[in-house]
Amino acid sequence: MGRAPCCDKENVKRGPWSPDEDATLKSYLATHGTVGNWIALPKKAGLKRCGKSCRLRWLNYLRPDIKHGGFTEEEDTIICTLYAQMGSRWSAIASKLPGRTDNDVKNYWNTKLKKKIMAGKISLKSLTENDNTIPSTPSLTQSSNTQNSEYNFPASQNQYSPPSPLPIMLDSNNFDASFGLNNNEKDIGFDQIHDAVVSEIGTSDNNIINPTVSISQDSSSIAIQDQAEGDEFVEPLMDFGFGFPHDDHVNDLNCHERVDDFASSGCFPEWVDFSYADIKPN
DNA sequence: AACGTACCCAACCGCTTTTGC
DNA sequence: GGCAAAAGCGGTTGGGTACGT
Repeated sequence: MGRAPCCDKENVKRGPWSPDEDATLKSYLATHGTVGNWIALPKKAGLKRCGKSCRLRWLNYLRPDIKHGGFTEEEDTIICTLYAQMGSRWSAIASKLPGRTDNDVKNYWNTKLKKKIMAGKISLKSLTENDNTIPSTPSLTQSSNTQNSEYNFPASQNQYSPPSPLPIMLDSNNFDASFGLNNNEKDIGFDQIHDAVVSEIGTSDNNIINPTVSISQDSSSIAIQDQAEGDEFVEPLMDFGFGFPHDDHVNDLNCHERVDDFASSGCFPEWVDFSYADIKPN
């Protein structure tokens, strides 16, 4: 038995809001404010809508401070940078963009921004070098002691633990950081990134002794395992999100499994998390 | 002009988190 | 601390529109 529905679905209107409904909701909220019970609001306001629907309509569309229209390049930058750090925490990202809603940002990312990045029009490398464009607020402050400007979240936002520090490739050896795609060759080659010795994989290089590198098909990731002193220290190295491309080719991307190089050299690339880029096989 | 496809975005769904008792 | 209700959130869906054939 599931949870009780939030409203009587038989007797509520669904679908697009009419101008009259908008006006009714706006008028009610102008008089009574948004403080109170959204579930009870429709009845009080005389709307045949679910409370959740009213809330969503207000938050995503009717609020007076909502910014409608296209996103600016600066907003693109902020979204990309924060997405690289937090993943799809749209609400947190939207909070950095005055007038934008989580739904707006999410839709914009899914329909346009992702494609811009894939087309190489936006490089996360340059973004991470210039991410001081992100306004700082008490809830999301820029740390001054890290190269990659991590952000510190209040406890209430800490349920998501992003891979520490950034899931972004920062190597400069001919490797475009726009989600690890070399613009010319569209080639993801581990051999391109092995020089990016990591001091940031949660530990220093010296702490990793006799590591082994494994490819997990289940978790769609590569992990390094520190076998020193019998520790079961496993550090994720790469996470493809959609499954490791064992067949070498995914969407025209050429993926090599040259992980042995890492194991023998004892150095590891920084985090590269393709699940954020959502490069999925069709 | 008609049809098919791709794209955009508002709205919905259902799970998680927060709040109040 | 435990529970239920409300609010928050992110993923998904579906209708409208633009574009290509």
